[in-house]
Amino acid sequence: MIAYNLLLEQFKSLIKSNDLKYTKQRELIVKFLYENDGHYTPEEISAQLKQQYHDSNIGIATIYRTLSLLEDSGIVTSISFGVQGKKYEFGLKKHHDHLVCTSCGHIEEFYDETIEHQQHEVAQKFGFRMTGHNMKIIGICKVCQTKQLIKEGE
Amino acid sequence: MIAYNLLLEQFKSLIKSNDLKYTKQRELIVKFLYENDGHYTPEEISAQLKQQYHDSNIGIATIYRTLSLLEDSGIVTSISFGVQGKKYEFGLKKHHDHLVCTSCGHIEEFYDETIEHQQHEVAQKFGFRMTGHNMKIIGICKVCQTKQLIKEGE
DNA sequence: CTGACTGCAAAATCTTTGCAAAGAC
DNA sequence: GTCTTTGCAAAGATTTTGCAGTCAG
Repeated sequence: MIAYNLLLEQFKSLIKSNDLKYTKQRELIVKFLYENDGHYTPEEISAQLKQQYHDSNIGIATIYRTLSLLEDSGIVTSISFGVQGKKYEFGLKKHHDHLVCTSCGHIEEFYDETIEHQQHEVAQKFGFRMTGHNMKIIGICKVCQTKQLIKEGE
Repeated sequence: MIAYNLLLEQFKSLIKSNDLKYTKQRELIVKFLYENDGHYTPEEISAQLKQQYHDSNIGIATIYRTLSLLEDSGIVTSISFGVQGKKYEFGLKKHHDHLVCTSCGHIEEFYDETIEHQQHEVAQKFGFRMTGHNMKIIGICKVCQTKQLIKEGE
């Protein structure tokens, strides 16, 4: 995983090369996603930041604007949940896909070389210039399966 | 592909077994998706139905309620586009995944045995009870690639 | 200084809900 | 007749936008 000071460098040079400004808000959002491994909604990020830095007051619009900026540059990535919005995670780690538990919302990450390879094959077959993909395996996680068994046993 | 009269049977028995009612609106929505191969937003379905049957006046809420009903029963399936909503398609056909063109919005369907198999492997590896998956390959379709080349040549 | 960024609130988008009237069985 | 469904409009939820003030470079 990239070190935080290197990440900051990368972020700053991204900022400079696009005539953007380096602000406290933007840094805090990057930092939060860097330090907190996981998947968060904009609301969650906003709430966490409010809690951690209750002197600074980051508007929700800024969160959205910044996430969008960061996503364009690849620093964060998102998974979509339809009407239930998007969740964001730190993007500068090894590419992976997601297993999503419909019972508890838990998200597990995985990487499968065979699937990755096969996706390229498919894109090629259809003449698509593939720019990305997203894949979610939906199901019930181990923990929730166990819980259900316990409930049934009661 | 299932024949329309068989589909209607299946739909009616679904309706009965859940103490629901068989209505004109519901039939028209099922019929539309059956007859029109493709992927539609609720708005698009609403607009098309208004055009085809301008005597009947199906409210948008009914479209949403019906699609949701139909999705639960597997008669239709959806692909999500984040904030930009969902698109629905007739669901009683061979399972497949999607290639989505970000330039023109065109959706291509594909089925890849290797990927399907590998998804089960992954779920198993993580102890997930897999209930479904969704996968989109994002890219630029053949047609749009050609268009871009032409533009550049101008 | 200048132009980008921010917070706020208002707007926009997509979807759901409440309710009285209409319709299925 | 009873209970579900419908259409309408209003409400919700999430995200975006407009704007005046603030801040980075």
